[in-house]
Amino acid sequence: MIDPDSDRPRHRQLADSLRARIASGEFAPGARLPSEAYLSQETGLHRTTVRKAMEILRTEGLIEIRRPKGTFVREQRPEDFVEVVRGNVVRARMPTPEERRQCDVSEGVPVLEVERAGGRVLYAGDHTALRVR
Amino acid sequence: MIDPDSDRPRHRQLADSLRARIASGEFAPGARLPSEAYLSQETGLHRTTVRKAMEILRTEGLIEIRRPKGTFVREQRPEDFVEVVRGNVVRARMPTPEERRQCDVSEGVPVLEVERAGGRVLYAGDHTALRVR
DNA sequence: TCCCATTTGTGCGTATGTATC
DNA sequence: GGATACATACGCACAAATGGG
Repeated sequence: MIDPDSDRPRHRQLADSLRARIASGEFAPGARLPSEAYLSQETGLHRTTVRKAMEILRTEGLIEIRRPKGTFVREQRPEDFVEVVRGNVVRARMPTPEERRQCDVSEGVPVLEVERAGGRVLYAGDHTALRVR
Repeated sequence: MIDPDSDRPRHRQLADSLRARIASGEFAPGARLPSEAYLSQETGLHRTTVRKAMEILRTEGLIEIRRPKGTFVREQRPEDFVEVVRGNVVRARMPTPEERRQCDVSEGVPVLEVERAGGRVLYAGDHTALRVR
């Protein structure tokens, strides 16, 4: 599965492989991924290399880490719809750590920033959709 | 600056410090941050610890790494405005690696997904704003 | 209460590769 | 070629949180 001689770094190869297995449904939403130690042994890669692969998937919003329970495929939270109206401006960006706490999103999850007449409001990107009224 | 005895991990403390210095303008957009080796020496932290701090700022979209030139404060690309109309649905999420290439955004940058009658379109989150018509 | 196994988090050590100037 | 600076990847040790016996 992992080719040490490839030009592609091993942690990226592993991330690719896990991403594909998540997409295929082999690891369904809510399922636990194999532990770092297991993956390390299975692949022959160092644990730090495995961790880098996990880090990639985390910043892609695919997985969620619950220490020390394990690493899980992110479940879709039910989607909230928020209405935006004429003149509103919408941007997507990564939140600061403080904004992360405010919106209650985990690391690697973007936010929607809506600029209204009254000011700016942030919405968690992982379970919010804006609908243009 | 860095307190080894703090409960807060050292790489997070360093990330906090650098984030504040970027926000204050000490490191302006386009400016180069001190090298990993320099920060390592200055703070007494191991280089891998410094790298973790950099990684945090990178996933927050604050910095951009140009190897081997150095690490730079991200410049705001000029903003494109895209109009969305009644019935459109907008979401923010992290792109897959392939979508990253399509939208030409670096790692850690979210995308805006607009669902229209004709289908879905992605926009780079780092220089696109949606305006409600 | 306590100990232990599991699992992720932090942090330092060390070596080598790669791209740019 | 050398110096610089980030990238990859191995190693090691211990901390912290959770759960089971």
